[in-house]
Amino acid sequence: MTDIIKRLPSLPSERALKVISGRWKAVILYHLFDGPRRLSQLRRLVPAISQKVLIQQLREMEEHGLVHREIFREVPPRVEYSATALGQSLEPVLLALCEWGQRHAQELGEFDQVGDCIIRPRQGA
Amino acid sequence: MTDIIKRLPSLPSERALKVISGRWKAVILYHLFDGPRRLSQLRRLVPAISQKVLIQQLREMEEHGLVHREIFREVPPRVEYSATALGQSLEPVLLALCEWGQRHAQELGEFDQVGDCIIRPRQGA
DNA sequence: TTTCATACTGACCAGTTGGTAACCATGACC
DNA sequence: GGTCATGGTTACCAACTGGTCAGTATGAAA
Repeated sequence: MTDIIKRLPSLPSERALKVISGRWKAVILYHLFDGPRRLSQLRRLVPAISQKVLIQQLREMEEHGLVHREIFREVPPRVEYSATALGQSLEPVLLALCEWGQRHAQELGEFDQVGDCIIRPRQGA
Repeated sequence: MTDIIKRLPSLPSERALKVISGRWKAVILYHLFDGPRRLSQLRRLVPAISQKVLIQQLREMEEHGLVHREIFREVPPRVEYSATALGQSLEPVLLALCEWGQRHAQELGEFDQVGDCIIRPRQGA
């Protein structure tokens, strides 16, 4: 069970969907786009997600080359997660998805039920 | 159980992902982008998918406003599935996903394992 | 020695998804 | 009455996903 990487779909669009899909991946990525984050920070930023699942999602993204994991041997231990260049390159794709999601909500008369696309937390406010 | 529509995620990007994700939705949509298709045609175009799942995916997309289903009361019966305007509006999004999927494959040294993005079947050839 | 923070891991479980295989209804045609 | 094509449905099942909850390891600090 060392290689958890299951062959990704050969159709590029399906491959992309497989890599991006995951209950919390978009949210986590949005936070990582803003800079490296520790596990404990992410837990605070996304309180709804359990620790196990958070790590699960991060590890999958690491496997798929979207996220870099760096361990600092301090005490208490520090682990930083950051978006790789490949991960960063997902930002416009996620934006496209977000905009389409808004259009979709609009055309189904549920526009009030969705948020906006700029959910990247600003450092200051 | 009349309304099968389960509330979609309120985060637009997740909403989009939920609507697009589905083992065969991208493939089916690509075929529908080219024009209306009968169920039997789609079965022939995507032989790997079983009839039950094909209908399942089509119905979900119908619910989500991506696909229109029209019944012609002939004998034998004819049913045509076509992409709605909302469905058509997914084309650039799927293209973005496809291009990113290729980049992803490339950076992971698996470029030979993915196809290209122009999988829309041409009428002629 | 107990406690604390950090970052995990493992057992277990329920819901969703995709899949197979079989069956149903209609009406033409022989 | 069979047979065919079309466009379904149904029962059943296995795998995957996300979820809870409890446990582990390290080393400093009290």
